[in-house]
Amino acid sequence: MQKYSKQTRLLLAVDCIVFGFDGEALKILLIKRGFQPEKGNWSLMGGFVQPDESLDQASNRILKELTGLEGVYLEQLHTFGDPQRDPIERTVSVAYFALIDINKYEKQINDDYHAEWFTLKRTPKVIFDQQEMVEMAKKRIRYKAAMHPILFELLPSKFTIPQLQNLYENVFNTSIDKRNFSKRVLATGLLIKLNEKDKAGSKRGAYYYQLNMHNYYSKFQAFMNFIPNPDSISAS
Amino acid sequence: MQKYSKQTRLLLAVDCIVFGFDGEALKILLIKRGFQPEKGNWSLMGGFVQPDESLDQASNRILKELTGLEGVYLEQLHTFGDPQRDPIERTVSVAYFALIDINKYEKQINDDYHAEWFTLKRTPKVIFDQQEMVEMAKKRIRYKAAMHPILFELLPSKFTIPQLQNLYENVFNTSIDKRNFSKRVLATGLLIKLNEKDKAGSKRGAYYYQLNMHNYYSKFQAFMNFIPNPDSISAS
DNA sequence: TTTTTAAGTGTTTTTATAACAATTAAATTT
DNA sequence: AAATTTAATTGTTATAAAAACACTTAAAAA
Repeated sequence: MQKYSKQTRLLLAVDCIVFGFDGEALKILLIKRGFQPEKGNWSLMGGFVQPDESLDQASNRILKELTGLEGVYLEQLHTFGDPQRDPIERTVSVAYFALIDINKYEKQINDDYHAEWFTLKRTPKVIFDQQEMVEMAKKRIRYKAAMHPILFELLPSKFTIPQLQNLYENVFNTSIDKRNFSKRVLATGLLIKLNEKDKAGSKRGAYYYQLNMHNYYSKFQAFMNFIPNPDSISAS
Repeated sequence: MQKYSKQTRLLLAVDCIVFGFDGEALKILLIKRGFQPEKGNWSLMGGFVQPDESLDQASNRILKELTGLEGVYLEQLHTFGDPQRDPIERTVSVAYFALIDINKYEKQINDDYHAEWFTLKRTPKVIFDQQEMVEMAKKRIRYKAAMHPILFELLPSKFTIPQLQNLYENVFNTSIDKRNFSKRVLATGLLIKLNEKDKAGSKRGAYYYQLNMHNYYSKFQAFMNFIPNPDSISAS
């Protein structure tokens, strides 16, 4: 037996929702689609899965081709398979989401590709069923961040506690008491204090911290769950 | 433009991990595969996605065709796309997991199809990468059940609190104080006490409860998280 | 009538979370 | 040089949730 005869084959694509945080708001990265249909319209990073690559390989390749990003946090989100989702031909799409340090990659992205960051509240229309993918990714990132330390992926390797708090407040659309926040985040043992200050945010300056990578991996599974009144934490 | 020319098409399948609970242990349902390759070996419920159906439709259809089950809890788990996962031809598989009331469907399954229940600790070898799917499904069910009331799907519509506790203790491989358990589970407002007892488990008998479906949906997103020392709660 | 078995229930202790305000470092202004 | 401004840093108290703990009760069986 060589093939499963009588079965219909179809196209398989990968779409990536790329999240970044600029200190002000959570953003996603969109590109202008380069081919028909919907050529020139805003789209997630996407492309077809090639015969010799796995889904993870495909998503990493596409992310690199379209943004120059490599080695970033990338996680499979959900697979979208409505028969009518692509008007040209049936295409099932495996959606991934990525979390990146927006500062590290911004220049590279803008120079080499026609990509742009949009705040989640002011996202333009995206093609096909991609709005649904974005909504699901937003839910997933909140859901996961409530228990796992994934949001550090959005910050530079050196960051301050006020920056971290600001990120959490943004993602969960809430405000957190800073005394309680720093107590809890320091209690995880995940942060190493550096003898260096970030002077950009204030006159006094705030100490930089970096992740204790050993504790990071060992504590990844159960980090903390300390969001008082989340806008919504819901399952994907 | 009619088609995406130059792209390779591939086969898309769906595999379902079906969980059941018999009061003793958590079990999964396997069938003897009916076609080559691996014909006659134990397999998850699987089949190819047809041209006119969505992934959810495909998984529901396959579950019904192979087990007679309909209208059960079914959730997309993860998509597996290693190029070599099927030796005959590249086939990407979207895995789903289902939670069913084992008593309700047992007879039907055994009579009509060659399906069999296996405890998670004594599962036979399954084909391809299905062991990986099962492992991921086990993790996911624990992860989700720690915060959402999905385990009720594994019980009959009338159940006792000792039965419920037994289920939680099984899924999380831990033991829970029965006073604390009943306090917390009753405090959710999800249970309605019936004027009827289950006499099977003890001389005294235990009161039956049923789900308050109104509260069930409204409380689904944040149920409780009360597993003292879970064997492991980890993200998929 | 006694025994056996599991169901059902309350209180105390401990821990975690939430609420709350004063002090400090460092630049800027006067 | 002193005063002002701004955000960072830090600790205690109050409240709520979780954990620990043991006796009573219903009903069948002996």
